[in-house]
Amino acid sequence: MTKSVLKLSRETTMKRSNTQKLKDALEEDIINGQLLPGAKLDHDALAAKYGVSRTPIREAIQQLVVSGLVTVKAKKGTFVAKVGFDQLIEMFEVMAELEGMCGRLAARRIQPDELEALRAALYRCEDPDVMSDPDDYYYENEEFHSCIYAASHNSFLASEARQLKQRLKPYRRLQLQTRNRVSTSVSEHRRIFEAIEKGKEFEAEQQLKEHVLIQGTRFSDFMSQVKAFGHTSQDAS
Amino acid sequence: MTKSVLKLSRETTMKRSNTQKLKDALEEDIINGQLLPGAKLDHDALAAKYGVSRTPIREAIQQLVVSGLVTVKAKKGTFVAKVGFDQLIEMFEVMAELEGMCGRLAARRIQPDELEALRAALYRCEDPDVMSDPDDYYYENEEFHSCIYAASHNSFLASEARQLKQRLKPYRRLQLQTRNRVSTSVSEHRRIFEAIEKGKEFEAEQQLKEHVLIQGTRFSDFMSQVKAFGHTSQDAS
DNA sequence: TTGTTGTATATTGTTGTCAATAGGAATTGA
DNA sequence: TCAATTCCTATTGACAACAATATACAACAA
Repeated sequence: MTKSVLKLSRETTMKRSNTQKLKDALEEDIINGQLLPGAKLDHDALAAKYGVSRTPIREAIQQLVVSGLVTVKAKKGTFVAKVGFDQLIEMFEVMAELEGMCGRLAARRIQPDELEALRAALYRCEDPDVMSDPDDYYYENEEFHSCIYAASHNSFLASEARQLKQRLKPYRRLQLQTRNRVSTSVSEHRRIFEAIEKGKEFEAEQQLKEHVLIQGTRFSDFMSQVKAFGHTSQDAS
Repeated sequence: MTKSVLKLSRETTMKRSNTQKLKDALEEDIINGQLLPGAKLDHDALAAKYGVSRTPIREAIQQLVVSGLVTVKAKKGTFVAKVGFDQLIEMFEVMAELEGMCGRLAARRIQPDELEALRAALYRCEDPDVMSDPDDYYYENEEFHSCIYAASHNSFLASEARQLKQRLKPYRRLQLQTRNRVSTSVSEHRRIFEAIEKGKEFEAEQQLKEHVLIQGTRFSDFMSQVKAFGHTSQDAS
C-alpha cells in the first residue's frame, strides 16, 4: 500500500488544517469501504502514511469518535466502528424517521423551482442509461434525496440526515447488490415525487419511511446479509 | 474567579482522560449557563483554570466543535456557539420529531414494568411539593421523559434525542420562566401518559410533538424571549 | 497442567516549544 | 482628516519528547 501518500496536497481555495484533512480522508476511506468496520487504525502507521506527526492523527481520530465512526478501546487500539445488529436496526429506524420528516416538510414547503429540480432528478434516475450503471444510479439517487432535503427547508434536519446516512453508508453497500434493487427504487421514487408534488404530507412521509426501511428488499434479507458480513453485536457508541 | 480549580478531581470508578474531563466540564458549563452563548473560550485561561496544558483543552474544544456546542472563528478565538433564530427553530422542529417518535415507539413497545416507572414519574411530576420547586420539577420532568426514551426500546434514538436536548438546553432555560409553565406541562404529561398507556401511537406522537414545540407557551412568546436574549441570526454549524 | 507473578511492549496521554498566519493598531504620507 | 502600509501580537496548528498505564506474554512454582 504505497499509494495515497500525501493525499493532503489538494487545495481548493480554503486553508484547512492537517487534522481536518486527515479527518476527511479517514472519513472517506471508512464510508467508501477502503477501511472496513473493525479495521485497526494504527497511529504510527497513519502518521507514516500521511507524513505528519501523531498529534493531527490523534485529534482527527478523536473527532471521528465523537461522530461515531470509530471507537477506541483503551490500550487496545482504535478501530473503525463496528455497529452491532440491534444498533444497526435502531439507526435505520431513526434514519427512516428523518427521511420521512424531510418528505413531509418538503410536501408542505417545496417551492416551484425546487419541485422542478426534484422532477429533473427523478427523470435522471429513470433514465435507462443511468439505471444500468450502478455508480451513475447511486449518484443520481443521492441527488434525488438531496433535492428533498433542500425542499424541507430545514437545513439542520438535512445535515443530521446526511450525517446519519454517512454513518450508515458502510452497511448500505450490502443492500445495493440485491436483485431488482434499482427498478424497485425508481418506482418508489416516482411515488415519493408524486406525493410531494401533490402536497400529500402524510403519504410522502410514509413512502420515504418505507423507502429507507425496506429499501426494496425484505428486511430479513438485509439482516441476513449483514449477519453474513460477520457482525455479532458489540461495540460502537 | 478562583473557584472550581481542578474540578477534575472526582473519580467514580472509571479512569477518564483530562481531555474527556475537560470536555464534560465545559459541556456542563455551557449547558447550565455558566458559559453563555457567545462567551469566549480562551485556551490559556482554561489551561490555567484547570491546571493542565493546552493540548487537552485544544482536543476538548475540537470535540465540542464537532458536537456543535462551540465554534472557532479563525484567528479570532473560540466561542460558545450562538445559534441563530432560524436554526433554533429548525432544531426545535427536529427535537419535536424525535420526541414524537419516542412516544410513538413507546406506545407500541412499552413493557409493564416500564409503564409503572412512567406512571411513578408522572405522579412525582404531579406532586404539589415538586411542582412548587422549579429545580425539583425540572428533575422530575427529565425523569419522565427519560422513561419514555427507555420505553421506545431504541437506545440510539434515545441518545440522539438526549444529545439534541442538551444542545438546546441553553435556550430552553428561557421557556421555563413562563407563567403557568409547570401546570400546563403537567397536564400535557398526563395526556401523554394516557396515550402511551392505551397504546395510542399516533396520539402519543402528536402530544409529545406539541409538548416540545409549544412547550406550554405560544411559540411567538418564546421567540420574542429569545430575541430579547440578544441573538441576531449568525454563526453555529 | 494451572495459576501467579513479573517484565516487556504497545498504546495512549501530556507537555513545552516553535512556526505560521491573520487581525489590528499605529505610524506615515497625502 | 483620511487612507495605506508596516509592524506587532494574539491565536492556532504542529511536533517531538516524555510519562504513564494496561495488556500480553513468558517464566516459574504449585
